[in-house]
Amino acid sequence: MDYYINKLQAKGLKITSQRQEILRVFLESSNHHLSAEEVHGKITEKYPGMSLDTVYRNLSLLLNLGILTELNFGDRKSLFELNNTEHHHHLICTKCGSSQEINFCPLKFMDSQQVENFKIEKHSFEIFGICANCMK
Amino acid sequence: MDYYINKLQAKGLKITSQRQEILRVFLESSNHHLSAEEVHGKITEKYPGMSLDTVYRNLSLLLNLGILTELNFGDRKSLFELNNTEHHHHLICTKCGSSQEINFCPLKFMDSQQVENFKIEKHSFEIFGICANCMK
DNA sequence: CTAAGTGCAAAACTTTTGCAGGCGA
DNA sequence: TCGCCTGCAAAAGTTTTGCACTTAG
Repeated sequence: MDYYINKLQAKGLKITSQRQEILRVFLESSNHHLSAEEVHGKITEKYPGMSLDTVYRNLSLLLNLGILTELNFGDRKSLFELNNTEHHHHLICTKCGSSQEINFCPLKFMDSQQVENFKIEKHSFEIFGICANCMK
Repeated sequence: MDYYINKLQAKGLKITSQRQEILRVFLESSNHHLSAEEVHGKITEKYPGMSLDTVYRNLSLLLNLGILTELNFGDRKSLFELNNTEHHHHLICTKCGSSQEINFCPLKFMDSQQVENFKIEKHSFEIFGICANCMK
């Protein structure tokens, strides 16, 4: 937590209680990736009164600082996760919505030819299907 | 065109002028992937009067029939393309929005171990960055 | 003729923005 | 104190839905 607070302070940003709550949620959540709505829900459970707008504004801010990463599973809502884990991708169950991390990254297997004259900034790789639980 | 019309008829679906227009747009468009809004725009250019709702309903239908494929570039709007090209992925320019197709597919390089006990249905792999044109 | 399909309007859902007041440093 | 932040409310953008009318087969 202190690490992130320092990062904010280093940029001259204020440590508001709302920002601390958002960081707390990510640090404490067993679920790695959360939507804005979920972050907001987990906070208002304990401390009603925080607005969803503030969650959005701060998720954006933490994203720009590199503290969070944005994911997109194609259901047109963004998911966010703490950028403190090893680079990974996901297996997403289309039945129950759960997801597992996988360490395989396609970029390692691509010829540089394939992406000649293109400066890669980021990439997404997600696999959708039925998880072990739902197959039973 | 006839191929797709047969596919609709085989399911007892009606061949409305709206459906034919949508198929025409995909067959004639130099741009491979189009949003609902773009499809609608291209049609009303020529034949005003078609509603966007109908475009959405029919894109869904063509998707379920396997005639179209859905793409998601993370800007929370869906793109659609005809499912008649070889399987591919994309390089998407974050500056100008253009995209190129690449034939590399990560699934071919994954160990089956990585996805044990998971029934793959589909996957997404998109690379974002700066294209040759925008780098000049 | 009749079920399937369409247009209209309204709503749902996620995300963004303007503004006035509040609070951290 | 001062400027960054927040909450409220409203709006924006994409997609979905209810309903009555139209149309393909």
